[in-house]
Amino acid sequence: MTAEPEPLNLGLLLYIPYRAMEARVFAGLAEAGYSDFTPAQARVFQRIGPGGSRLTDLAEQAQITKQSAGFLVDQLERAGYVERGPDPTDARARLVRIAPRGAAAVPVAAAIVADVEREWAAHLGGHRAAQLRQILTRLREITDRYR
Amino acid sequence: MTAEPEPLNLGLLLYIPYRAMEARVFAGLAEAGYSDFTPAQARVFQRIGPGGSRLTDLAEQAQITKQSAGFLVDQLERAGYVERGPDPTDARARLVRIAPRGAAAVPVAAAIVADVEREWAAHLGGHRAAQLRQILTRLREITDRYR
DNA sequence: CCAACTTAGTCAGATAGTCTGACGACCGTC
DNA sequence: GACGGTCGTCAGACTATCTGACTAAGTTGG
Repeated sequence: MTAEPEPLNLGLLLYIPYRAMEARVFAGLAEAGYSDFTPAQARVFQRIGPGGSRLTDLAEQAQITKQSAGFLVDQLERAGYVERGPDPTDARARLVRIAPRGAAAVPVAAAIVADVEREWAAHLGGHRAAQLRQILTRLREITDRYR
Repeated sequence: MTAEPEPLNLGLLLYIPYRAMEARVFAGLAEAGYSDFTPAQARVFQRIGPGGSRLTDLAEQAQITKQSAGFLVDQLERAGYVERGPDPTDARARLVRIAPRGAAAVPVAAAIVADVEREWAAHLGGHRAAQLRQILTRLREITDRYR
């Protein structure tokens, strides 16, 4: 770090486009009326399974504490993106499910992601864009603890 | 995610290895005695130029406000990683420079980054690792506002 | 069948990192 | 030499996160 002009470290090289993608998605969501949505909330929201998920599972997958997850789910619930219900299989647990307003936001975000990926492919060329995805998928095998 | 099994979005695919790299670097720095060093501080520290940098420049490059940058530089200064001095060319400004303890941490971090990159190259193969760097460097052209 | 352990979630309190807005000091220009 | 812009700080607020202690409910072994 600190000043080499050219051989930038790979961590930073990964971070720069990630940030750009994130910024685009949140800007687009805000424009579409979903402005009360923060990156931290999104990291939890993304992990909610089709039939709902338990708070503890969400916390583990997002690598945050139960307390943090509970706090973020509170906010998402207040904003109408998710709802909580009882878990029929375990009276201690409650299931966090995506609410209608949350479900409506998903395709909006997906469309923005697709747009950005198209832009990147246009700059890199389709071949390199595909290589990038393929290499990152392999890299994930040794860098992702969850799934 | 929300449920697609395979075509994970590129943003997340970039984020996963970035996080892994970051975690490794901070774990290694802590082990080497640099435990009072946070990711947010690092994002500012990385941008300090060889002859020192102005707070305003650091804030802009790191995409945070001057206030946040000032706060983080305060912490870095207290921990002995950086020092502040006057800017001879502008009496309003002060230059943030890397202090000896900060300079000592740089090669430690660089060595960890190099280790992780070697591991990644071993998993991907040297050819793909080189392609990854090359593609990300091109991608940076359209995703990095600063430099 | 109940005591002991485990698991799900909450509450209270603390810390880090960030923001907006207001401000004083200083710069360069006209 | 007064004025508009820049450099950095202060005050106050908010978001996101943590640790530790707690309640309630399920699980298991004697």
